[in-house]
Amino acid sequence: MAEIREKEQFLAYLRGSGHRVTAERLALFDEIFAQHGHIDAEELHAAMRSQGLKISRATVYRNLDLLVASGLASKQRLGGLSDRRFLYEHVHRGQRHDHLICASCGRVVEFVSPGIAALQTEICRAHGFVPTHHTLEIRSLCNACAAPGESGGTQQPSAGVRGGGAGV
Amino acid sequence: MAEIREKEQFLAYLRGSGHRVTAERLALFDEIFAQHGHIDAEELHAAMRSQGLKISRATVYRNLDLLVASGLASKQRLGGLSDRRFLYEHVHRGQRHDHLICASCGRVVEFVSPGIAALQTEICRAHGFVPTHHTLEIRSLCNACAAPGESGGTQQPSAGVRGGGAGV
DNA sequence: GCACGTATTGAGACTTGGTCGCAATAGTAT
DNA sequence: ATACTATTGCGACCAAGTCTCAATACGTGC
Repeated sequence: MAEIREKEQFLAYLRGSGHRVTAERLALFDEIFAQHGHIDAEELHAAMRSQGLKISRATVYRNLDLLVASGLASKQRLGGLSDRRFLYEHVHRGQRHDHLICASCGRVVEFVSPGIAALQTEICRAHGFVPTHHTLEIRSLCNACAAPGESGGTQQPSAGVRGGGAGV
Repeated sequence: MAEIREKEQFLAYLRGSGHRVTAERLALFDEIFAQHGHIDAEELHAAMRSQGLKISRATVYRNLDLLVASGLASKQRLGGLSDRRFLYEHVHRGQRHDHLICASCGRVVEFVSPGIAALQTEICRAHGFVPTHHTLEIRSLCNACAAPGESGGTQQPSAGVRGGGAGV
């Protein structure tokens, strides 16, 4: 389990900010780190309950925000069709990536691009923004959805697809 | 009125796709082209009613989607605090820009960056996406919100701020 | 270890943003 | 002008997330 460091970071965050360490918070932490791709609050709640854990919907929502504030999770609406709900994702310290989202089927590919990162910084500076941790997302069409003849078009969003990250 | 061309384009789109040209559609077109920055459906509806126009909420929502489909408006959730609602913006053909959004106060700055545009295309190609009209947004912190001492922090989102677009 | 004060939880009501169903209305082709 | 059917308006509905408030449980001080 590589997330031991992260759990310590979470505990430190809680204590440092005067929050209590509750069973629910720890369970939520465990769950989000057990999950692979992006997951929404409702699914997270369902997953926890199906494991027999007793935790309420409201608590999941509340603590998810706390997890985000601690820097251990990210919260985003990923364009496409699936942007009704916020999606959460655990963050291994500093290891941030950006998202490429199919505007039609909602497929999400993660990528890291030093080139874009550098330009982001420049753009921020040029417009009076402070270059801190950005979030960048590109919405476009995946090949499947762009192909006209194909059964193409709107498919089921399949979150969590990882793109090897050809360092463009 | 520079949007005459656009209106023709809209009419052509409607006719070409078997849609009817209704008073409501034209009024909505006029309204969104009269507006400057980003505006949400609810505000648009209110603006129209306050001008004495009779149009229903549902019709605004329905036709806004049509306007987007015609390519004459864009629909996005702009990160920050204001991403509860979709924001719409009229598009002068091809003149697309990207957004820099303050994650704290929701301030939006528009920018155009050929460099980023080129990288977007590369990244799309590298990951099996078709480089069509992307949408790219960078969420960060504006100077005001990043300044610690200041009255800083969460301010009222002020949509529609235009950034001169230093071609980075 | 125990008691006490307060943050947190759970349950459900509520809010908000957006969609749907259906009868009435109004484009458009003939 | 007529008829055919898309569109409108209305209110009901739905989904995601937040709020309220009594009950619970952290964790500090003893």
